[in-house]
Amino acid sequence: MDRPTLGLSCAALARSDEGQGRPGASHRPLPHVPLPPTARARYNPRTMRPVRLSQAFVPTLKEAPADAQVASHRLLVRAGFIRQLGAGIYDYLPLAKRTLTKVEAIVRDEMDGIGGQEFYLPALHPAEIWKESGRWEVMGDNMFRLKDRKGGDYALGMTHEEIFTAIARDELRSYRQLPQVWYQIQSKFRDEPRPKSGLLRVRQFTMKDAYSFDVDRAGLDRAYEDQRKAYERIFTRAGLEFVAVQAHSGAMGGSESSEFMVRTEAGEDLVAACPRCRYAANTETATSRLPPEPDGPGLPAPERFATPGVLTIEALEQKPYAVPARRQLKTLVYVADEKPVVAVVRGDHELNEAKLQTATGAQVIRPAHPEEIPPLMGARAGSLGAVRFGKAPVLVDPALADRRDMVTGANEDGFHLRGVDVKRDVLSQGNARTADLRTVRAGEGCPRCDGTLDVFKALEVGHIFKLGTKYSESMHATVLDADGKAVPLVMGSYGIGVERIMAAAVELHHDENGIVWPMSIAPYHATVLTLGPEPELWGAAEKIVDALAEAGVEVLWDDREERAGVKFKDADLVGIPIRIAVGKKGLAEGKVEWKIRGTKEVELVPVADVARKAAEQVRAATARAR
RNA sequence: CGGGGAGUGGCUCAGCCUGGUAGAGCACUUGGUUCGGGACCAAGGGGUCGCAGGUUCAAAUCCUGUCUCCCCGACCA
Repeated sequence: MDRPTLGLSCAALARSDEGQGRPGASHRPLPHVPLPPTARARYNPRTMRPVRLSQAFVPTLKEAPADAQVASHRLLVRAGFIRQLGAGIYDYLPLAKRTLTKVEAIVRDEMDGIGGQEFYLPALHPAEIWKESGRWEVMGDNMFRLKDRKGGDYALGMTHEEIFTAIARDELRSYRQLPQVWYQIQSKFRDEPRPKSGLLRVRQFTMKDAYSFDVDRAGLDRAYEDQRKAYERIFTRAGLEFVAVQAHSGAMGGSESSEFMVRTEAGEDLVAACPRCRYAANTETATSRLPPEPDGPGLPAPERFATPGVLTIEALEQKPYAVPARRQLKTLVYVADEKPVVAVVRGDHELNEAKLQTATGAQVIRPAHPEEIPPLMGARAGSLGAVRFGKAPVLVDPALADRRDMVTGANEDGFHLRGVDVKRDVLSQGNARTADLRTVRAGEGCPRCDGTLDVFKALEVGHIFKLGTKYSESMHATVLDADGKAVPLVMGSYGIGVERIMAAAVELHHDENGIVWPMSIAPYHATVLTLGPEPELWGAAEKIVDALAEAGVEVLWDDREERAGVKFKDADLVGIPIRIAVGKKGLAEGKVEWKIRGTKEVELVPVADVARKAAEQVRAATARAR
């Protein structure tokens, strides 16, 4: 942490902005004062120079761009942090770069803290390495692909399991070299089907991706736990409130994963969480406790009955039939890796495709096209059922396992079956089994305690995976264990979206006037506003700015020839935590106005105390959470 | 990919239906008056109307194609 940068930083400080002074501003080189150790340790010294807003590139906007929907997008554009280059492609302007650099610094500090070693790998990948793991096909259209001048296939990296695994395979030989924790902070490219919401879903972004290599599961468990704790510290230090939830592994594969979620309406995931216990899971994997459904004795065998024109659950609930949705079986046909599969859930339940994918073990699933259904089922959608059905695997949601006297399609247009006993008529078939398929809903029982689940929208800012040997096996990355036997490396992978942390912080911390940055990732710690044209104001402001910089406070001086209102509005918009207003009334008493963004209180502080007070606040707010 | 919407000075938009000289507010430049919550007055600069083709004496406006962006549904940090 303690880098020998003192000489450099003082040289930077001593460089004056001569010739740019306002009327009355007397400019001279700053005295050679050492920085306080905390400030020196935590930040890049070049950021210690005070910056003059009149010379800085901070293009704020009075009006929000028409296409910005979510708060973070609107405010980051308006406050001069970002501009859009294309769909899901953004320019990061100087303010954003400062914030992103701070986020990265926190991430680095915590990764290094658990023994991580930083790499920097290419974003341009030869196709061969992706073909080796099998993901050249799996990634499909989500991967940007290109050809070189010789016609060779390349891809822009979406993630780096393959590349890191290749290094491990080529260089790691013995269990004695393990564990290894490797990471990098680098651009990722994903051809998202639909980029949206500003920075929340983009096609190029910066990811901290880390990978652990161990000889055995126990080692992986330790590495995973280290990462989980590091992630909690990272998000806490970045000023985010978050929940760690059980998650779906998706194309990453592996046995277990946790997502780090920030609760916000701008998020696109749904999290089910129990307020009573610690249970929290993405609805892609969440389960719930349902009240038992009392069923009658039913019929000795399913009975066919005519239902002309009835094609939906709702229609069957109507008068002549009056079958409640919870007594119906909903039968859906999917195609999993090009093979048909039949999924059955309760009529009033919703199939979860992520769960279906997990249950089938398929790489890609999709609903069957309407024309694919009749040849397989013998009927069109609306009359489907899985009773005595032998042509494809049948997956039945456990909520149905003990049900009797149910109604389902007869696989004949215009007919349904009643008196269906799921165990007797569906699960008895060799091709049928139960699998968790349904999406949980708010208000259902917690699977771990007798609490009630809450379901809310959330934004994923990090995701950690226990990969196991998926990549090391496909890419033959082995080491010799203590018995001299070749064993595949046991891997984990751990990702954080850097820009998403910035955007999530804005979603969480803003008001009607603008952003309210957490001190730890604010582009500057303090901003000094000079209110009025009087030369004595400029002289005093400059002294304050210099004193702040010398105390290790990153300060942005609004020295523009603008009216007070403009400066206040911009200060609120940009959201720098400490606002120091230098006006002639206060100055007459030797005081300036001190205000913390996001609070109402305005305090008068003697000029002589400003730098010390600010430095203390910065230190307190950016202290490492241990 | 399916469905919906939008492309007009840097930004937010009007004009298009009913073809005929391209507009407003903000921003910018200069001068002046102001100066504690997005000032005022005056004078200016700035637009291939997304692109291509077509219809017409004449196209921002009508027609065809195309590109781009945004929003809603299937993916992910």
